[in-house]
Amino acid sequence: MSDLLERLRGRGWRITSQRRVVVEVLDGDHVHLTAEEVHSRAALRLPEISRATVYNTLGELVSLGEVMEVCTDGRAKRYDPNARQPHQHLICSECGTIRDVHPAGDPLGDLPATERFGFTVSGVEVTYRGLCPSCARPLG
Amino acid sequence: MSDLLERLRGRGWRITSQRRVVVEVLDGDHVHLTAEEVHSRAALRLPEISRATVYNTLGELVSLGEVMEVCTDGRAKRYDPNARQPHQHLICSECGTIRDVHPAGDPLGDLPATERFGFTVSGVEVTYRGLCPSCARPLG
DNA sequence: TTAGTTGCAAAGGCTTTGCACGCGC
DNA sequence: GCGCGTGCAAAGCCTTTGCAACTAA
Repeated sequence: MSDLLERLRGRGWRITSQRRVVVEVLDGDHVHLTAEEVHSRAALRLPEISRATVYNTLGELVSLGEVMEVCTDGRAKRYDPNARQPHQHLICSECGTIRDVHPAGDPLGDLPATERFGFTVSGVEVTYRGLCPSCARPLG
Repeated sequence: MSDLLERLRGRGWRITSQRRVVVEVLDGDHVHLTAEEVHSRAALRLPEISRATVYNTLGELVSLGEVMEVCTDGRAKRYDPNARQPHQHLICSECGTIRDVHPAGDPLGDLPATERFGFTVSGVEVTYRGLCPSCARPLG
């Protein structure tokens, strides 16, 4: 993840303690935090960090292609640091847990030219829905 | 679409003018309106219809499986009346246009058991991103 | 009749904005 | 020192809620 900070510096980012902490909070696999969650975790290390800065930083990471926005059913967007590796999501309809899963093939290839209607197709998002093992297990 | 009203009546829905108008506004292919858009179009025919009623009605149509919620990048959810026929979406990153497209195969089959992590997988959403013909065309 | 629906207005959650101060380079 | 980045607080957008009045069946 320090690779990420280096890349960002190379792109002209000014490295501040706030940005460093946000990037650190996002580190890891299967991380899909809301902006609010990023803020509260960042605040553990940097108590005065503001929500506005967290939103700004997340927005910049997204437009630089370093982080992906994930729209689940819920209200708040989630932020996925695993943007540089193609993957898909498996979401539990009951508890909202999100797991990264990896494609068997290239889903882009599944859209035949006759179904492209002249669009230049550049990406695809795939979200599987179901029940996680805990939620599928009968109660009691 | 009157089929839909009949089905709803059969499920115990009380048919009011507000619900009828919302259902009529949603009729058609490639319809992906926001709640606000549904409200303003409904208000053309029924000026006193309230936003709350539109939200209630859309929510009920979604939980009955007659309409699908679509989360695009933007803030507001969109409502797709084409819920009973499996399909996917092709979205223009520039202007936000959404088209329905139809799968070549069954995308559910693309997730091997080894990538299911014990989840009971019941559905999948596929969203292609790209540029529509108008937005891909160079300016001037 | 009467339980389900509606409209209104207020509240709520998430996100963006404006501006003065602070700090990386 | 310059200019970008930050914090604060207010505003904004989208959606939900509480409740009295209304109406389809």
